[in-house]
Amino acid sequence: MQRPFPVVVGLNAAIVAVTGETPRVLTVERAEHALATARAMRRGPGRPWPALPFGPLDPAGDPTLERGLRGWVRRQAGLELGYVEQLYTFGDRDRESRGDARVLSVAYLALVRESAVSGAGEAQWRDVYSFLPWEDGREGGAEAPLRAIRARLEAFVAVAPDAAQRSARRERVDICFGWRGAARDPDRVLERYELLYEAGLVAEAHPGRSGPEDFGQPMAADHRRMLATALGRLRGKLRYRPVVFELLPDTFTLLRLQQVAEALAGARLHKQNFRRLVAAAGLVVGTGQRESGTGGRPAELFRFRRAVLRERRAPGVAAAR
Amino acid sequence: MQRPFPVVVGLNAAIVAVTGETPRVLTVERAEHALATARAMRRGPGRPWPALPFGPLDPAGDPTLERGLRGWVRRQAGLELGYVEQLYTFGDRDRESRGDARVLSVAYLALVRESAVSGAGEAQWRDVYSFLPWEDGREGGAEAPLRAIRARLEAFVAVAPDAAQRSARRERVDICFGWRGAARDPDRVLERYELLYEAGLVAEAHPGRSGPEDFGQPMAADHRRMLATALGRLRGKLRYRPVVFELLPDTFTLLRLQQVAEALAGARLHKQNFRRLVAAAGLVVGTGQRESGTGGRPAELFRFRRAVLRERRAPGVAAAR
DNA sequence: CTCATTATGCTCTCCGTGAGTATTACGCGA
DNA sequence: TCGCGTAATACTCACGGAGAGCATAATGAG
Repeated sequence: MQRPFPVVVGLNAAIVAVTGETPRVLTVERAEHALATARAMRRGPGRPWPALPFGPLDPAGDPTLERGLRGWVRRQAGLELGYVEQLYTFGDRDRESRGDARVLSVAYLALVRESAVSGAGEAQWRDVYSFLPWEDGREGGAEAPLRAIRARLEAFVAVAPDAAQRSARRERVDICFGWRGAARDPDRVLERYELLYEAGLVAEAHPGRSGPEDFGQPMAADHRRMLATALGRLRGKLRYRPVVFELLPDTFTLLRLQQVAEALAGARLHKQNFRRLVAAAGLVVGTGQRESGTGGRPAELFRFRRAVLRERRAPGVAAAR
Repeated sequence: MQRPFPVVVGLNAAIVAVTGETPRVLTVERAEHALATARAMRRGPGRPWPALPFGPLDPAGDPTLERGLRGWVRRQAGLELGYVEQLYTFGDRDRESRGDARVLSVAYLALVRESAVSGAGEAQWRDVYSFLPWEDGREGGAEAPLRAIRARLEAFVAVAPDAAQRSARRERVDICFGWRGAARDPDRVLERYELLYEAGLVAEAHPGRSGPEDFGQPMAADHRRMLATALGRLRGKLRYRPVVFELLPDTFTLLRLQQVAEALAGARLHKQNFRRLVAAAGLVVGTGQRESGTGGRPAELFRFRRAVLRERRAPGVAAAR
């Protein structure tokens, strides 16, 4: 049975690296592809909104979705992806304004090491938290946006049509952001973004008008939703799979390891406990070599200990707070 | 840019319920749809292999993938789905033997209550562990298959072309199944199935020949892979989201709650600790009512306590062993 | 009335986690 | 060369959750 309405499949990638203490994501300025849409091309006052790199699936050529993804990332950005994980398939009808085809986007999370962050052609590495500023709870950088968000969300609760919906919104707001005594879950990045979207507090939610106060740098189409999905998944996975090491060079100091974990978790971790945890879990082995010139006592260089995969069911790193 | 090669999108569902102490999945005998493939129709000696229910996405009609799924499940099986969660998108080229189109399948996990298990039209509720017998570690039911699997996998390790690949296979086998001192992770259902597939120990891996000893009831196409994905995800989610209650009626005894958790985890849990954990986490509240006629002291009926969503970041149930 | 069966209460021991204090080893500038 | 800033590393301590066991209460069946 031939469909009258064709389906086009896009492969999107949130390609993440950590440089210094900031998590970065690879973005492109222009949507050059067949998948480019009016929305993806949308401009703010000045520049077009950045987009996650994406390319179309070649239904006849690409043997697997993942190999299709790796292929065009290699060709376009000259980047060889290491760790790749499928995130989610986005298929809402109104998410792309193409009248002539249904667009499905399969979003992936990819991790690359800091060393690969340099020449990426026209692509740019941007701070993940410039798109999701409320997610970085390290230096109180999220406090100002969170105060403002709270005020706006209070209003969102207040304008609910009836009491039942009001209390439902209240619950949702509190649980998402951990307000009024609720426990804040750092992994619920997507839920928070979607709440802001529904409350009209991100620019993507009202593409025509410019909102009075929108939070975070917008992205093309629903790419910021994908980025939120990626960050949430990454934070969760950090805890039970040794994915941090995909972002680190072969040898590293414990401080560096902690910095990368903190950058992704968006929170400061207790130093001594972090080290004890990492050591006790057998995640790393010392190399005997030391790093110098950091302005303090030289740190030992460590290396990921693969044998931990045998010993632990869930070898992760972000448990220590 | 119009693709020369059309893409067809299928929506698959692993619809899971727990009756008594067995987890069940809804299966259909025949692939009646446009998506039906030679492989899906494949027969063993007698009947065709059961399949997960699936239906095509209507690219022009269905506003979202999930609503498309709910729609055809309602129409075909007369079943109104409650909890639905996207699992994974399968898109390998060779997974469906259609020469005229590329088939993408978006697989979903859906949970329904025991009460809904009855009239499902031509569909049948089958024991999940009949497809994945090595995953049920409750009454030693998995012991016999696991012994046999172990012997076959030892051979798989031995026939590796060189020493490096041999030790890589050895590592993988040990980690997957928790052998030779490795820690067995109950959530890695998919990894175990895929290992068996690669080792040629499931019928789907060699559709022509009939294997000397294949493990578990096969399913059409790659549906058993989807089921493994579903079970793994469900086991993981049990631990940090209150999904068990999607499978239970409004009120239930603690024994019933534990049985459902055990059925999905495929393991026995310590009774007193389970109850203490559930109580301490504030997951349930007593109703004051009691159940009788069970042949012992009557148990109190409990109800899910929604307020736990505020209080706990990760309210789950399967921590107690 | 007794026994099998199930629910439920209580205890006790580890160990992981959160948090703090103290000590060691560098580079650098006065 | 001495002192100070910076960072790494070593210990200690309290607390709560998880694992395991024993004891007791409330039913129905015979």
